Amino acid sequence: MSLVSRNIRDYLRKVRTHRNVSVKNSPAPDLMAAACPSRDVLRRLTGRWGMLVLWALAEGPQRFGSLRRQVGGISERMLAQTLQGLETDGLVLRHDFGTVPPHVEYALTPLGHEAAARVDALLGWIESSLPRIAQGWNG
Amino acid sequence: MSLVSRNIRDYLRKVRTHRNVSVKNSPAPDLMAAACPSRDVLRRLTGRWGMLVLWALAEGPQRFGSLRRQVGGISERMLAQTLQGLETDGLVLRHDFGTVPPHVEYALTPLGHEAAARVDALLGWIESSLPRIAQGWNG
DNA sequence: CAGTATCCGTATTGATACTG
DNA sequence: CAGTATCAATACGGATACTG
Repeated sequence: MSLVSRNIRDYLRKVRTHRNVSVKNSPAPDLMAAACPSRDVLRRLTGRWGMLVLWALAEGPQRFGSLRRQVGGISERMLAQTLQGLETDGLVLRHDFGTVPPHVEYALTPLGHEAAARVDALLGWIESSLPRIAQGWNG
Repeated sequence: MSLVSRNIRDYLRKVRTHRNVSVKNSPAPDLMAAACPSRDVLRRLTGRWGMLVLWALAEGPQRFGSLRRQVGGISERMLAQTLQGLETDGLVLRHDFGTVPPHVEYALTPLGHEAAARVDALLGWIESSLPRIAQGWNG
């Protein structure tokens, strides 16, 4: 048993006593409601590829192929689908130069940059915290 | 030895030896690599229910039933499964009081609180930005 | 109360082939 | 280059029944 687990009782008591009473006071966020339209946005954003694509675009506009190479493991099909979803929510702008051969660039909208900032914070945390997270996987 | 464990080992070695080569001035994030174990963490966190459960727990420890009522639309099956996933990554602690009838409480670990802070930022943004996002849905 | 076991339909995804 | 179309495999998730 890990050190954390041994102290679980103490830990739970500490957290409980520090719990503010706002649980009952403040109404449950809309996202907690099963029918909230935010759920759709959440799913398009947090699908298997959404946040990774947004993360990649945070560095600057990119073409389809470049994006596909940067996001490891994504198929053409899923990249196209993911980009369309992000476009639906106004996070990504698609610009077709109309040339032959095709040249299409994807860029974050101002709204997309706002989202990307939050995504950056989360993905960056996961990455930098992986050693600590992985510690629990073996013991 | 599990496949995951082997991946972790490889991953940690790569990190130690600074194997990754950056394309631009900022290095390509490891999460962009298809084989990065962070991808597993990301998927457990950004599954359909992960972030919502984390969000709910951010307010304080809760029992299984309470959690289920707060997160609208989640089934017992998926709540149990989601909580186990979050436990795997050391974000959530499960404490079974061992009583009859059963009394089990779930709480965020310190690591979970760090994650929840990022999740809060993202979900909160989605919620508050929904009006602007929805504007693009019609015109 | 807090789950687990099983069944089964659906959604998501990958592979492959094809197009302008 | 930047996609789309189609099919097949699988992962996901809900409903129901059951347990200590």
